[in-house]
Amino acid sequence: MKALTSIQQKFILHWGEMGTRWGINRTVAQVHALLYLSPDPLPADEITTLLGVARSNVSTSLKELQGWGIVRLVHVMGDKRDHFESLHDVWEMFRIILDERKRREIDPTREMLRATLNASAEEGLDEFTRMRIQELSDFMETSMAWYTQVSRWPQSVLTRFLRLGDQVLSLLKGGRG
Amino acid sequence: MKALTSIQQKFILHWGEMGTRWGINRTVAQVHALLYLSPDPLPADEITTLLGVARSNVSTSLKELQGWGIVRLVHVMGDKRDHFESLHDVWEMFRIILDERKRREIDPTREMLRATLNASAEEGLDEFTRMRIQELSDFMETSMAWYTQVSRWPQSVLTRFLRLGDQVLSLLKGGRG
DNA sequence: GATGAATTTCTGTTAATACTGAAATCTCAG
DNA sequence: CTGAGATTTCAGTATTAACAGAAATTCATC
Repeated sequence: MKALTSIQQKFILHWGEMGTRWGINRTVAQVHALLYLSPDPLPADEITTLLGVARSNVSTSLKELQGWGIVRLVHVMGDKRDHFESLHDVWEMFRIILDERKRREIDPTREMLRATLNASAEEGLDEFTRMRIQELSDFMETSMAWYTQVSRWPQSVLTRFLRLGDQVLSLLKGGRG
Repeated sequence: MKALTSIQQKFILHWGEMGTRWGINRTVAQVHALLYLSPDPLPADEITTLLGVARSNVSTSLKELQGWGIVRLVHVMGDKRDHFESLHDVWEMFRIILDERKRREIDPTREMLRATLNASAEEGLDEFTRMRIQELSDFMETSMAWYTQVSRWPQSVLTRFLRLGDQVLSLLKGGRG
């Protein structure tokens, strides 16, 4: 891959900025953006050059992205260096990201809420607080149960479903009588 | 409101931690958690005491939360100080948060992607990059169009819908013939 | 198993963000 | 108007997270 075009640079910078707003390291997001745009797997050195950050920083970011499961290590014929490529399927990519954030952040929160509600007897949990936590817990359980099911739908089904939007309501009414 | 129980403290700390992971200031999230748990509106001074942070920090956080639209200023009879209360309806609260994040972060990104695709003629946008950006753009347009519609549904409709989960698929098939 | 390239880990530095306390401003009763 | 309480702004400080460069390790080849 040769030097980045201004459009590619703009995209990568924006993506990095977006990352920081959602609690993702800027460089990690930039590396991901670069690999997403790259037609071929890139070696770490090239990422270093293209983004202008330290080699070690790239190494850490790649580890992080592999941990998320949206970047993987591949080998290229005649080159003994590790190369890296991003998923290119956007739907799959976001599904994985959502799954991971659910697993890392939301599930532990749900667990905490559940534990709190259970401990209500022993520890002093007043009625008002219990109510608030109960409602938060219900919200999370309901939405996550839904997400877990929907995230398993094949992409074609999902897109067709999303495109229905409001229409789904009337179809549901019709479908039931 | 008297001193926080250990359960309340735990919840507030967890919520603050959760905030940082999603790009929200820890104190802002803590103030929000505290007000969410509070049966009555609280004056800034009391928040300061309960959370053990600087008065000015609370002031800034309250401004931020009001900007998001999930906390509002109210007055209490016989007390000239400003008091603050959080929304207590969880569904409404998350709807507002999602709306805001969409408005602040996702919409500008969509705009950027659209602009890039339009500029493809003038600036040098190679076919591969165009494809990648097109797919990202499509993903965002589809999912945001869906969200915009669904977020307007009354809560009762939304919860009933979510609880269907997978069932919605068979109902849709049935409904159409 | 020695050699050199590639990669990762680690530590100190830098940059960004959050926070405090003081000062300034606002508000309103008297 | 005046003054006390309440609130916000702001400049400096502290904390945290990100990063670079050096050192250590791994890996493949001979």
